[in-house]
Amino acid sequence: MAKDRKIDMVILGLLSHNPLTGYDIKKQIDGGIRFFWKGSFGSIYPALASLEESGLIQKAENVKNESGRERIYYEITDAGREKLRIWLSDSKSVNDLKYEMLLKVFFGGATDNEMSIATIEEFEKEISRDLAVLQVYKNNLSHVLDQRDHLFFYLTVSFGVETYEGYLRWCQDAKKLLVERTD
Amino acid sequence: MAKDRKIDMVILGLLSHNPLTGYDIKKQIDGGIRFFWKGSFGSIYPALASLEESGLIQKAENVKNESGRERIYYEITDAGREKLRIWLSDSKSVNDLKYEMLLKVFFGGATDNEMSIATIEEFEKEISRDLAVLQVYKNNLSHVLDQRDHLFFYLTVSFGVETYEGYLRWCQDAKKLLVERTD
DNA sequence: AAAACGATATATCAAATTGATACATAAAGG
DNA sequence: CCTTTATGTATCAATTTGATATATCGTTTT
Repeated sequence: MAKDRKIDMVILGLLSHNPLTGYDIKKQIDGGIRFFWKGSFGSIYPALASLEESGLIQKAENVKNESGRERIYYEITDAGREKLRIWLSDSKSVNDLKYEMLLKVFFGGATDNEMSIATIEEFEKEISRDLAVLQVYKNNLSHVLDQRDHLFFYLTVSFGVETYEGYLRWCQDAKKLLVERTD
Repeated sequence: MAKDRKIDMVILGLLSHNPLTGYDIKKQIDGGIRFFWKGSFGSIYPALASLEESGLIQKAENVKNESGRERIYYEITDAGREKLRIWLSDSKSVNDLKYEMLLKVFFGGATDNEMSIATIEEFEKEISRDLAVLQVYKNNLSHVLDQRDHLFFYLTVSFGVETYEGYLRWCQDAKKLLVERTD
C-alpha cells in the first residue's frame, strides 16, 4: 500500500460532503481552508486520477452537465469514506510550518535592524488583513454552532484568530526591541 | 538567473557566521531553527554543490581535518554575502503553514467528536513539550540581549512562545466545545 | 455584433523538497 | 569484544509547487 498523500485526504474530506470538480476543490482550498492548508492544481488533478484508479472516488455521471463545457464531477465511494475515517482515527498529525519571515529575522545580523523591522511590518500588514477576514467568519459562525458542520469550521477559524492575535502582539514587541537597539 | 531556493538562503545565512559542513547545517536546522523552518539532507547536499558552482560559497581548505574522516567545510564568499543581503532587503516573505491537525479537525464531521478530541490532545502534548524547550531558550537568552546575535534568536524564540501559548489556549476552548456537543 | 476580458475548467511539466535509504567511520557503553 | 549511537556524505523515488498551456463561457466595452 502506498503511503498516504495529504492531498488525497483533503480531496476525500471535501468529497465526503458532496460531489465536486477539480476546480471546485481548488476554490475550497483557496477559501476557508487556506488559513491552515494549501494545494495546487498540479497536485489535485493527478490525485483525482489516482484516487479514481484505486476506487476511493468515482466520476459522478448522474450530476448533470447542462453545457457542452467539460466539467468532471467526482464523488466519494464507501472505500473512500473508510479511508478517510482511518486517517481521522489516527490522532498523530504532522504540522509543517515554514516562516520565511522568521528566517529573515533570524539572519537579521547580516543587515541593519531597519530591514528586519520592514520585514516584520510587511508580515503585520498581511496578518491584519487576514485576521479581519477570520473575524467576519467567526462572527457569522458563532450564531450557527448548533449545526455540527459549522462547529468544525468554527474551530479552525478560532484557531486562526487566536494565533493571528498572538502574531500581532509579537510584532509590536519585536519592533520595539529592534528600535531600542538600532545601531 | 534561477529563482531563489529557500534552502540556499538558510545555508548562506548559517555560513555568514562561520564555516560549516553539511552535517553541521542539518544539526543547526534541527536545533533552534526547527520551530520555524526545516530542511533535509536531500536538499542540503545538492544545494551546497550548486552554491559552490555559482561561487556563493567555497570549500574551506584551511579548516583542518584532523582525522582521516571525510568532513567538507564550506565558507561564504563575498558574492554569497551580497546574495544574502539582497534577500534580506526584500521585506516580502512567503510563509507556508500546513497543519494536518486542523485538517483533521475540519473534517471531524466524518467521525465522532472523541476522535477530534484525541487529535487535539496529541497536538497539545507535542506543543507543551516544545513550549518548555522554548521557555528555557527564552530564559537563557533574556540575559544576553545586549549581544546583537542573541537578539535575533530571542525574537524567533519569543515568537514561538507567543504562538504556542495561543495554541494551548485554543486547545482548552476547542476541547470544551467538542465535549459539550458530543453526540 | 464583434472584440476584449475575466472567470471557469482540465491538464502537464520543471524545479524544489521530503523522507527513506545506503554506505562508512568514530566513540561510547555494557 | 561487540553493539549501539553519533558523525558524515550522498542519492533517489515520490510529493508538491508554481508556472504555463489550452479552451470555453459570460459579461462588458467598442
